[in-house]
Amino acid sequence: MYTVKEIAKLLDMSEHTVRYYTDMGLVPSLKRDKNGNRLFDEQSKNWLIGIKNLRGSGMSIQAVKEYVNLCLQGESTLKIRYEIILEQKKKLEEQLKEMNERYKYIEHKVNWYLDIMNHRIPDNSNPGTWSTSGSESQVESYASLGSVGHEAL
Amino acid sequence: MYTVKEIAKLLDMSEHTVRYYTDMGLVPSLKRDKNGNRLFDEQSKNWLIGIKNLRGSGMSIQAVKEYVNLCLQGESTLKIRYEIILEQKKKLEEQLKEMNERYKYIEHKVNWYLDIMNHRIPDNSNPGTWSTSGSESQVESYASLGSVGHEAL
DNA sequence: TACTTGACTTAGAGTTACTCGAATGGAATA
DNA sequence: TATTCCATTCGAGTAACTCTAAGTCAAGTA
Repeated sequence: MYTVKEIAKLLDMSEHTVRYYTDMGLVPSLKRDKNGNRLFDEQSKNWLIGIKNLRGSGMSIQAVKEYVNLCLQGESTLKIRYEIILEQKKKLEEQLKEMNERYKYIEHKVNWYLDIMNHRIPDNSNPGTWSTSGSESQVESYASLGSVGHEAL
Repeated sequence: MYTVKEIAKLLDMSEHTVRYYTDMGLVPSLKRDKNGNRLFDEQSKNWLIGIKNLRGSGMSIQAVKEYVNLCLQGESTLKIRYEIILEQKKKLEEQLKEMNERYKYIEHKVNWYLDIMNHRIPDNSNPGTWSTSGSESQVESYASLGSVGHEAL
């Protein structure tokens, strides 16, 4: 049995959020002690883990709640729940793809700064080199080196 | 030169968001036509791409704004900007790690549903098998198959 | 020429998911 | 008993959209 504080620390989320989720009815197995304090057993912990993962993959609170309710309705909802999870998997794959794009962008930036600070490539690093969507180094070289002035930006 | 609608489509963001970002002053190079309509040139497009990537890696609007302002101040701010970007890279790496965890969780779920629906493993799939933090299949087998009843959840 | 359509504008309200703070109250310790 | 420590609820605040209303402007059509 965990208190709010303990479960929050264990699952690395804020106590506020834990209370919020329980208040939203996302943890059907939640228990209380005689003073009304929330108590999480293994089941409640597992619900919270699931909620955290579904939220983190982009599901809204409302959607999570609906999923939880489907779970409580038993095996008649298996197929629809499977489809929900499958859909979520697809979204997650999409997000991972975007994340990787972002990572490449940031990596590119880091290298750009390193080059500049080492006095290599002091300005025009051939505009249009960044991926398919145009180079931000074009902007950067302009913005950061101020060769033209702020008005023209 | 792109209109709001065009740039929004091109960068896959809502027109609302594009306007919101420009209103927040995140695109210093923004132009307007004689009627006050926003016009995005390559520079503005590149700013937007940068903003999108920084936001997507967890930077707040305010933080992005501060970064943009640092850019406009020229090369005297190179070092601090480099540190900001480096910090953002670290955050992204953290996010990617979490994403992968989530993906494993969802994959596990998908397989769990497939197993159940194929009438393999109809109920107790050995509680405690999910990663280090306990098995949600424990909850699921309980919740979805309703062998005990909803009250006990 | 008048009318309609459509894309754009601003201002402001609404939404989601937290996030915080104040007021309250039981339980353990000095 | 007083203080401290948790935990509680409730309501307000915040960030980042998201949407709606009301209005402007230019182009196309009857």
